[in-house]
Amino acid sequence: MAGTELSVPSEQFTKIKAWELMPPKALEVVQEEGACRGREHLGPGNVEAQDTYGLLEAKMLEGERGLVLTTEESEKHIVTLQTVHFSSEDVQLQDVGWLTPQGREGVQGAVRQASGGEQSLLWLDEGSQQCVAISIQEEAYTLQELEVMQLHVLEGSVAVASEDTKFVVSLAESTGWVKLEKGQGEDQPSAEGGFRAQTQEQFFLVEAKPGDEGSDEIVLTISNLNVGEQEDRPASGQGHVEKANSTDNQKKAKEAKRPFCCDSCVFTSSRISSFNRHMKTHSTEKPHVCHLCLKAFRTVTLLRNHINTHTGTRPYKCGDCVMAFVTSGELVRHRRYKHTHEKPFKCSICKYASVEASKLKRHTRSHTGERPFQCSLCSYASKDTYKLKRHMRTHSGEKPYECHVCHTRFTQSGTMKIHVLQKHSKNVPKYQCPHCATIIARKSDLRVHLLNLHTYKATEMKCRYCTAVFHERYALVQHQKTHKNEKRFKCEYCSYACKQERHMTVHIRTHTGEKPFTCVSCNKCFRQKQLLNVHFRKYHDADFIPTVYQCPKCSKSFSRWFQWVRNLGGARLGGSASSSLRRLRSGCSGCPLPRWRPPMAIGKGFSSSPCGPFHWAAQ
DNA sequence: GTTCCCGACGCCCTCTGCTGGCACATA
DNA sequence: ATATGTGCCAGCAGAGGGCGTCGGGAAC
Repeated sequence: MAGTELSVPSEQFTKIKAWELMPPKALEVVQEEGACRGREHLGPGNVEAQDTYGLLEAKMLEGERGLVLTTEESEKHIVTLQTVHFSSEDVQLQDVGWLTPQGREGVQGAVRQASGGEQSLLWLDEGSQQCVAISIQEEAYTLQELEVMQLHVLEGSVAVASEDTKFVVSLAESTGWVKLEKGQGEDQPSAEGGFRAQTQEQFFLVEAKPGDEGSDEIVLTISNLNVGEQEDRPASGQGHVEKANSTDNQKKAKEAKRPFCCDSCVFTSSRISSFNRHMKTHSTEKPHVCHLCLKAFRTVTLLRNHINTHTGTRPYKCGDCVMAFVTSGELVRHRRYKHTHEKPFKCSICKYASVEASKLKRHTRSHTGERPFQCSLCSYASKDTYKLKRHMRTHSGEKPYECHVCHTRFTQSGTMKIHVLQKHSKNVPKYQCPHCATIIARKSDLRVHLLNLHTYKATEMKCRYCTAVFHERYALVQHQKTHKNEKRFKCEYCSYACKQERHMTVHIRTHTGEKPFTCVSCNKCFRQKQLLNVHFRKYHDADFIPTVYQCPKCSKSFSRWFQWVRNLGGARLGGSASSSLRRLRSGCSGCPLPRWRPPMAIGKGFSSSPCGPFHWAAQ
């Protein structure tokens, strides 16, 4: 491609000022190339650029993209093309370096949001009638290397991001001027499909000049060389018929079919009626007022639908149920959901199918893992808006669902429903474990029960009392219960056996003669601490009151409970005190008492349940 | 220009399942 | 007194169903 040098009307210049900021990545590039940052100065007559600079400075609060410019050998400068986010009255830009000599007013209605993937886009507005778009693949270039991927003059309001269109920036060594040369390439639909090009290829001149002396800046100037053609363009703010003068015949034919373009969005239409109707969507005017509630609407159709909500008019009634709808489309959808179960939208990965395309789209995120809705307060991101909204309650503490019985509040309706069902309802469903007698209130807890107790485990679980091993925890627990009343501690010297190890320890002392408990007052030794305590209280404690068991019939007193039992009848019947007790408890016919009652102890004594086992409470 | 039809978006709902704190029983 | 096991329970997120509303293409 051949370069073309043209003279440029200075008043058409859009000036880009070198920026002091240098991104680390760009800096690395510069350092690798052995370059140093040059000190350039603002040139004369840059008042216009100064305004732009100030605006940029205000806007460039984030982003660090830099463009390395070389005006002389070994001298490099940074033009920062930073992401500039405009306020709502401006057109929003993302990942876009933006410059305009007109300032804020020049942007409105002309600059468009664009997506260039990895590219940075520079949009320049010229009086809201044309735009220049430059996309830059890398963060830093020398001017010799700078390859501008796109440069389009936009007629109307939309543009295409094209990777094929290339312009090469070359540096005129003698003057430091940069010239953009027209490259080959054609427009193509954008990745988002939102932009259509109606472009007119033009030449631009980019000049890089040193700034004023003492300044760190250089000025990059981009000039439109085809300014005369702007005269015929329609004013912005109104839809207009596009000129189909593209060199692309295919695109020309396509555009010729859709000559009505909205100036405020990407909408195009082949019919003026559709276009006019669309333009109402941008208007705040709502001329159609409901006579019942004075609410205003943009269109007659919206008003009619609204009035139907007052009157309850739902002309489309379902033939299979009582539901009725305002529109036929709602009825069709309802019938698919409830009656025909027709699901035209089928997932290509699984068997899922849905009535609506949006549901399939939502479902697909469960395969892709896409989570477009990011929480602003934590790292959580959800796959749809409702889950994010529901999640936000975890930050706000909001509990919108209240139990109508106990007024407990809940974050989710389902949680409250379970609460009401299980706390305030009769005939609560229970879940019987299929492997044991356990009944569990919640299905999810039954699952936990099955997982913990009835799941086969590869590692062996040993019984703590014997050598048996199990692979299921429930079987192990059941087995260990069989050891519960077992006298598994057996004396190695005699036939004595007991349930508890501590009992065996005491018993062994009868064989070894060991008496580890010594009275501090008389040095007498005992095998058991309890015996020592009894001895100490009886012989060395002045406050000790001995336990006395008194017969309720004859008031006779005994120092030991089995003497009291024998007195009650055991002696008459013969046998040991324990067998006497068994007879008493069973209400033996020979016993004077119909049923066992706990003895009346004076001082420390018994505590017992009338029907349960005996407990020795005096310790 | 109006109306019908359809797709898209958004909202709300239910069902489901996992998690961890808690209370209680038991060892 | 302490540790451990287990069911109960609320919190929370995943997935999907259902419907109201809006905007645009096309027919009328």
